[in-house]
Amino acid sequence: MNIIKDINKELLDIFEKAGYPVESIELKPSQRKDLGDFQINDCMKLASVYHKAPVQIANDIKELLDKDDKFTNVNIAGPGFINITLSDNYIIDSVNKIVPNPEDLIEKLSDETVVIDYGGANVAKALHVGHLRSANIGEALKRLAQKVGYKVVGDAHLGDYGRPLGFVETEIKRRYPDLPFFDENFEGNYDDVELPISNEDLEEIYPIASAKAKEDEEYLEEGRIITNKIQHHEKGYYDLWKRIVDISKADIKTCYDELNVDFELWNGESDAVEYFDDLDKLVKEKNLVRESEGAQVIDVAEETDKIDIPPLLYIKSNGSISYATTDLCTLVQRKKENDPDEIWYVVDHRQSLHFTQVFRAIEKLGVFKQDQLTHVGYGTMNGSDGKPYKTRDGGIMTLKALLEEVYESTLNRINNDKVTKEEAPEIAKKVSIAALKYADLTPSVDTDYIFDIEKFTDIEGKTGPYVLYSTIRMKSLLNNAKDMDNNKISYIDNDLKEMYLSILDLPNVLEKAINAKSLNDITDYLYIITSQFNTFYAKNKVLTEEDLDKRTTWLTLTKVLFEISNTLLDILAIEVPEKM
RNA sequence: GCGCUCGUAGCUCAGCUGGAUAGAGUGUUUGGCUACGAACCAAAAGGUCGGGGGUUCGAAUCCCUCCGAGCGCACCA
Repeated sequence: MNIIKDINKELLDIFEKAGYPVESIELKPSQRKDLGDFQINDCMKLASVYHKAPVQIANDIKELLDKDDKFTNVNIAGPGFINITLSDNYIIDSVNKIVPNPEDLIEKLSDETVVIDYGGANVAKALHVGHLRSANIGEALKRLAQKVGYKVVGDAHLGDYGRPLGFVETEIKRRYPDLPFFDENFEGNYDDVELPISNEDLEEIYPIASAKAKEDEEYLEEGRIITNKIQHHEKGYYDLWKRIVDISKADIKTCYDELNVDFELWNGESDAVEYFDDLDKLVKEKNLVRESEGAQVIDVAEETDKIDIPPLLYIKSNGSISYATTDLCTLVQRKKENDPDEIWYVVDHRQSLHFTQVFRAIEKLGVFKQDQLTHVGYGTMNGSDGKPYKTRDGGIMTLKALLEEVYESTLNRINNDKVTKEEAPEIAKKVSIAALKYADLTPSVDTDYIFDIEKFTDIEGKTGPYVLYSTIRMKSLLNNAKDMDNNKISYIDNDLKEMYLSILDLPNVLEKAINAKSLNDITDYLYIITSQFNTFYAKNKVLTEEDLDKRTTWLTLTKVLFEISNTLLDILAIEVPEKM
C-alpha cells in the first residue's frame, strides 16, 4: 500500500480534468509544514506550456481538489505552490489498513534474480577495515532487495587465485621444507597431514612473503613457479593450497558472522578460472583479441566515447591471465550457474574503470548486456589526512581489531541496572555491531568518509545504539501494557499525525533506497521514526492514560513503529537485543 | 596530461531527477528524572553552501571557469 502513489494517480486525473494533462506530478512532503502536509510544484512548470500565470493554473486545480474530502486546507502560496493537507479520517483509515502488520506497506518492486558480489576477502590475508563497507553495504542491499521481491544470491567471491598464494607457499616451504606437500614421492593422503600453520600464522606470513618477493629475485622466481604449480593443480602444492584456503575461509566466515554477513555462495576466483576455456572459446569466435606489447588485449572503446577507455588486458605478456580476465571468467560462470537478470558489484569506486572495461567486454562477448551489470562503487574510508586509512604504524587496521575496540568501549557503558554481568558481553556485542554498522551506513555510499574510531564508538544522538534503545523502549512499553486487545487507531493530534505520515511514507523510502542503492535513506528514516517516538514518549504517560481511545491509539502506534523499526534494522543486518 | 569523485555550521555528515525560511548529530550554553528505560527530552547560539560567471520565475542542486583535496589511468588481485 502506498498512499503517495494513490494520491499521485488521482492528481494526474485532476490535472487532466482541469485541462492540464501531464505525464507525472511532483508531489512532495511540504517544506512548509505550517501550510500543508504535501506540496505540488507543477503549476510553475505548466505556466510556460499553457502561457498562463502559475497561480491561475493552481486555482483551477484547487477548485477540483476542494471537491475531494480527502484534502483539506488546499491553499496556494508563493509563485504557485499548491499545499494540501490530508484529512484526519483519511490518515487514520490508511494507518488502520496496515495495523498491526506494517509489512503490508512494503511493495513488491521486482521479481528478478540478482547476484550481489560484495566480498572480496583474500585468502591468507586478514580482513581489514577496508572490507567493512562492502560487507555492510552489500549485506544490507541484499536484504533490502529481498524485501522488495528480488531473488538474491550473495557471493563472497574469495580472492584465492594468483601470485600471493604462491609466495605464501614459498614461505611455508622455506620454513617447513620437510612437509609431505613438498615431497614428490609422498604417497599418503594429504588430508591426514598435520599442518603446523594456523590462520594467525598465515596472516603473518602473507606480508612477509610479499615483501621478500619484492627484494629477493630468487624468492620471486620460486614464487612464480609455485604459483604455476598450484594453478596447474600439481599434486602437493595444490593440496596445500586447498588446506590454506580452508583454514583462511573458516576464519573469514567467523569474522563475517560477527557482522551478520552471510553469503549464499563462497565461490573463489579459482572456481571462476575453471571457466577460462569457455571464455576463451567465445573470445576466439568473436575474434576480439589483438596483440599489444607482448600481451593480448581486448579493445573496449566505443565510438561515442569522449574519453579514451584503454583496452582490457586479457592475457599478460608472461602468458598468465589478468584480473580483468578472471572477472570475465566469473561472468561466464555466473551466466551458466545462476543466469541472473542483474549483477551488482559492491566494490570501492576506485575500480570503476576496471568495471567499465569488464562490462563492455562481456557485452561484446554476448554473455551479459552492460545494463544488467552495476558497479555499486562506494567511497573509501580515509584517515584524518584525507588519504585511505592507515594505522599509526602505516599498516591497515584489521577488522578484528576494530570490532574489539568498539566492543570494549560499548561494554563499559552497558546499563548495569538493566543488564546482569553474565548478559553484558552478548548484549555489548550486539550494541557495538549496531553502532558500527549504523555509523558506516549513514554517510552516502559513494562519497569517501573519514575514519574516526569515535564515530564507531559513539552511542548518543543519531547512532545505532539510539535506534536500538528506542526500539527496546517501545518493546518494554508494549510488554507493560496488558490490555492490547483493540488494535485500532482512532485518535490524532499534531505529533501523532507526523508519525502516521512517516509510517505511510515507508514504501517510498524503500523504493528510493533500492533505486539509488543507498542505505542512508534507511538509516535516516529509522532515526526520524525513533526520534518522533521519543518526543512523543517524553510528553505522554501512556500506561496511566485514562482516555481509552488515546491509550489504545498510542499503544497501537507503538506496536506499528516497533515492527517497522525491527524490519528495517533487520535489513541493515543489525540485531535487536532484549535489553541494553 | 586525461578522467572520476568531492568541497555545506567549530567537528562529522545529510540535502544534489532545480522549489518557499539550507537540515541532522556532535561540541558549546541552558532547562528537565518522587512519570511506562535520562544511551532520553526541550531550548539557544552557530552558514557569503570553496571563489567567480551563466541558464531559470526560482540554483547548495544544472552549465562554464578558477582554486583546493582524494582517487584512477594494462602485465598486483
